Amino acid sequence: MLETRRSGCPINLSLEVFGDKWSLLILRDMVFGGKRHFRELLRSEEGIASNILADRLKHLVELGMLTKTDDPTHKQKALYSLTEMSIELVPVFAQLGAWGRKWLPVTENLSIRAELLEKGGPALWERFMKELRAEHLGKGRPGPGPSVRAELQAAYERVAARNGRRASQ
Amino acid sequence: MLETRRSGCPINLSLEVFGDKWSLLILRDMVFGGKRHFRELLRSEEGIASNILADRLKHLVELGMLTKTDDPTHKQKALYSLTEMSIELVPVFAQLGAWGRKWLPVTENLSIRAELLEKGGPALWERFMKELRAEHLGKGRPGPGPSVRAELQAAYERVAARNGRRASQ
DNA sequence: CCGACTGCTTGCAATTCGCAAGCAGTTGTC
DNA sequence: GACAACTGCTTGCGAATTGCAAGCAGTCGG
Repeated sequence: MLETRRSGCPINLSLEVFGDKWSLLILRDMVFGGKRHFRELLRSEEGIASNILADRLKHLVELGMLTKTDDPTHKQKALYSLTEMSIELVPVFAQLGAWGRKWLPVTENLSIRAELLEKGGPALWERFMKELRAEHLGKGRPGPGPSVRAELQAAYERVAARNGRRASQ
Repeated sequence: MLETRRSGCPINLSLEVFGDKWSLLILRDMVFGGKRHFRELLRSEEGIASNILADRLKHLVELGMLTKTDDPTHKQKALYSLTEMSIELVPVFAQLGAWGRKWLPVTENLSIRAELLEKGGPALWERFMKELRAEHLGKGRPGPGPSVRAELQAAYERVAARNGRRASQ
């Protein structure tokens, strides 16, 4: 996990940050799943191993993609927060989700969020980012109306119920 | 390189396609560098090893991201072409490049293309994709005026000349 | 006081990576 | 027609990474 800095190309440098099979999934679970604790993240859809999760979290904190603080409600709990750097990945997630939805064998349950994000366009992405800033950085108001994540979650629940919850979370 | 299909989530499935350190760089060199032969791709900015390149090309062909044909001008040359699936990664590249340019220590030489792509917006991306279709799929006309890739390349040349070519290609 | 939960850590085997060298066939040049 | 340069790979091999299972010290709620 040493920083190689193979070249100064933006695509390459981005890949050196999250060009592995797990980092982006962790961020996905934090952004879209609202997960902020180690054990929550451990219960990912894909089943990440605890040593890999610990390693990636450490790495992401070092890179400035996450911050780690004590959870005031529990002396042993660590609270992970997004930073502006990772919040601004929302448009990347949106494009990636749209591409995956079009070309790969996604399940309906797990792609409904990507569909809504795609259809909402940049305006929705901005609303969502604003919410994440309020939640993770304590900056600004989350904006009026129901939260974007709650809407995405509700849509997922509807589809999952209709499909008999063949795929969880 | 076995297909695990850990979950039907579009982000996860996308990562299973190019969630490694090299696949996306190969595609970048084909899309933005116009490279189509093995030995061209071997001379990447980051220095990919020949066995890794061979493995990734094979994998990308199997997944439908590339096609491989004989180059009529040389009996030994293989010609790699983008498919519609990989051409539609252009918006992903654009968002990823924009994010990397903002948050990572990119060099000016290698990020000028990302800057132009970002400023051009979806309209430019569409023009570029149309060109790639004409070039790689033989479908449709490339559209009037100078090619997007030539414009990006020219911008790179200007910056590289001004900077005394401290970083190559 | 006890069982469940907290964020990890440790071993260990299996896979993957990355470097260097090499190889059979093809092409252009003199 | 000899020869060097180039074609897309392949092979070995040591090093790094991954993934699984188990465990651990401290904490919390009942």
